[in-house]
Amino acid sequence: MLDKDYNAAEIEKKWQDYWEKEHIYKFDKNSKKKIYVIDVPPPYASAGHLHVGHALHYTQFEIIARYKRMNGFNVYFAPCFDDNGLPTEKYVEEKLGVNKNTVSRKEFRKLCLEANEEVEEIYKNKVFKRLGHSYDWDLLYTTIGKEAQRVSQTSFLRLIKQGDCYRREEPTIWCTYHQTALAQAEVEDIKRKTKLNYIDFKLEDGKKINIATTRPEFLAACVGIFVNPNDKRYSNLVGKNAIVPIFNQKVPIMKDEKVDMEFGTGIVMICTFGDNTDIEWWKKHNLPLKIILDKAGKLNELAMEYKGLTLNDARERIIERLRKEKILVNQEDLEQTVGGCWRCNTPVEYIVTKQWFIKTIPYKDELIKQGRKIKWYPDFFRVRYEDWTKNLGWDWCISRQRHFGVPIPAWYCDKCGEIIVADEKELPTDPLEINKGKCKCGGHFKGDEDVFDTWMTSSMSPQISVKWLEENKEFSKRFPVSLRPQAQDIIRTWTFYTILKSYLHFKQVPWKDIALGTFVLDAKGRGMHKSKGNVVWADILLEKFNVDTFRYWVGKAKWGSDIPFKEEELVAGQKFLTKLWNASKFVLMHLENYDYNKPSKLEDIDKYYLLKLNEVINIATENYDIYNSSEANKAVELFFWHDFCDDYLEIVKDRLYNPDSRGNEGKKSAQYTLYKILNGLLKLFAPVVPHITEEIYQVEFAKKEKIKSIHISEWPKEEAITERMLRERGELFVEVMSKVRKSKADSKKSLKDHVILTLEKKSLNALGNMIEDLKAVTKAKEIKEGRFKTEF
RNA sequence: GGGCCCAUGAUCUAGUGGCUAUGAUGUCACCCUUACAAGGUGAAUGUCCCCGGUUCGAGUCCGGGUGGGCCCACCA
Repeated sequence: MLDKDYNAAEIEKKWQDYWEKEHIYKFDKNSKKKIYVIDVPPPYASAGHLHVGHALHYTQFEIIARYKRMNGFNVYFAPCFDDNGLPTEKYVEEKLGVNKNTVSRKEFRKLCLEANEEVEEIYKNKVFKRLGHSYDWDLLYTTIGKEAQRVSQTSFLRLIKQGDCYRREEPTIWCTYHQTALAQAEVEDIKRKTKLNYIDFKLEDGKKINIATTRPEFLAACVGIFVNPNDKRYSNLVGKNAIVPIFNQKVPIMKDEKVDMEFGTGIVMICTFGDNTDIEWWKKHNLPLKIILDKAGKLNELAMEYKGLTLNDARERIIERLRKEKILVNQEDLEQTVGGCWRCNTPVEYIVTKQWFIKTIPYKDELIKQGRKIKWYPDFFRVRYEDWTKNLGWDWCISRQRHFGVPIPAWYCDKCGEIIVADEKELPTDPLEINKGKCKCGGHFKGDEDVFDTWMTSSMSPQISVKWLEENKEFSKRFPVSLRPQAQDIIRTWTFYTILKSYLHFKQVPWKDIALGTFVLDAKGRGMHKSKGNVVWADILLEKFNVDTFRYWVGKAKWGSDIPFKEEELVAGQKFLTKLWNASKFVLMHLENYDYNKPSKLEDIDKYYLLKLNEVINIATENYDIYNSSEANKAVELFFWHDFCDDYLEIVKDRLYNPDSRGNEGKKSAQYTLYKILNGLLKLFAPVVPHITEEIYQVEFAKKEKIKSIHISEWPKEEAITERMLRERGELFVEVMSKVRKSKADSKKSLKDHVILTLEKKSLNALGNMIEDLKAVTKAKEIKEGRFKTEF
């Protein structure tokens, strides 16, 4: 028997402990079942709270894991943490007040590792276990863990071998705050207001031309001037030289189609490097290099008297001087969008440094083809992937000038620059800890001080997760993996890089399916941001609502689209749990003396509800199979609440409470049907609300099915129901029942009040042996033949 | 500037060419019916954003707008 009331906290704890103790979610290496692997997004564990959006998304695919497990798959569901990279560094720097310039890489890494361990333990217990997630914790990996490092470094070595990875001195996107190179994907837009400055340049013959620029601080780095070849105003200028104000270097005037004649004066100066176009023209027209910026974003000696100033300070001082000398002839306000570091919003600069790159540009077309081999849910997100891939302008810069990350296993001769890399057998390795001795030129090999871009590791998450190198014999059984669930905002990074790596290493797609999760907005439909103060934290929410209530809300969220968060909507989940509890209590009460044998004859109305159960099983299964969990759940719930509780339970009450009036077979038929339907419903609900369904299942069904947990029981299957015109007759039954209820409501009668019911002959014939149940549920004293009518 | 998504009663939502548009929340009326009043039975509330087109038939398809959201590019 179930307790009178549903005690969520106690039940959650009880079953979470049980699942862990009994290893319910363990991946079975020796099983013959088909394997289903989920490529779980490694969460950053460094934040103190869990954003409700994350809690939703992680639960969303956890529901899929449960569905697949019940559906006969051997589910490989490895938890993970992304503890490698800038967020951890930032966390440690802020929390402990150290930074990468004041402590050594080794010490710093140690602090990071310690911080990780602490936070991950909290996360594991307070977030994932609390949410009732069904990971196999023995499969845990972290992106800074040994195996992840080994995979990441192995990938690097193999890509060098096959010619897809190279080191080159290149202008690189640079964050002057973090003092590291960035990938194109790490740059985000910043909108800002700035001034467009109209500056006079002298020509050699003493004439003047006027150039508009937003970045006069780069005058010292000016190496050329461009006009549009179709611009008649300036055709006479091409081939001449101009003299840069203040710094007096002579630069050539050239032509290029890309110059916008409408913008400013139609004359552009190019500097090394103020922006992307500068780099393009510098390469295309073979211009000299004048570097005036150091890694911290300060000007160097080429900027002469402005040496040591930041770009902003230099701009002010230079403008001041230009204005004084009347070289600055005009200033206009300008709305501008510039690239900024995605972590700190500092506008990015371009600096020439030696960096490692992985080739992407030559593979653009192939990567689009690979993307089409994957099933996208919803499909339109593939377009976003393809657009990004098409528009890529750079190879992927994978080195970062940071401390905490996977070290780059390479050494460079301090004399001749010779590069050597590690042997695969040595991995994982930290080149700063290994002495590679002398170069043949006599110089010494020095280990690379940089680390990999965090995506270098994350892009191998499917391979790390299924233990590519550790359990290589199993690899082909597990890879390509089944599903990548992820957020839509990292298609250009995580999705793209993972497809790239999988293609470069295996000439395969990394997953069969990719599904984009739900994004949570605030109640007004705006994104949740700490800075806006509208973030809802999951752990705080879980203090107010129990876990199954929260999960019920998650179960209603549609993959790939946004939902506004409204706390009132969680109340629906509470009501649902109460309803499920009470309905189950009722059913179990009436199963007490049930002998579990199928009765010799089932009542037709019982068959009708079994038929409806079949239908709902099919709808749920079909929808779950295409990651449409919200539709699956809505269908199941509608059947449960409306058909099962409101109608069917009312219909069978008479047979259950008064078996003698209709013969005991009628009661047995009802008991059989109740058992079937409730067991089916519990399983259909189990992925979403695992705790309450487990409790009810254990009280009644587990012992009968001899299964340890509902979560490893079999997903319900359709069972053959044969009866002529069953659906039509059942629908007619429900229709008549509703009409009687309406007439009682209209007459302000109670549902228990008796009625004399008149039905047309056609209906009476069709209902046949359902009449007795109709009579009982409508409390009809008698049912007569004639035009439809109710009398009290 | 380009691309993608969305627009359905007060609110959220189903609906991918066919009978009177789905469900939930909220509102109102009635009902303490032996699982549940955190319940039940009913009711009211919709120019399905606008304009045009295709069609026997459009919430659904096409074109054009308007409004919201997201992604990308970009202006020296």
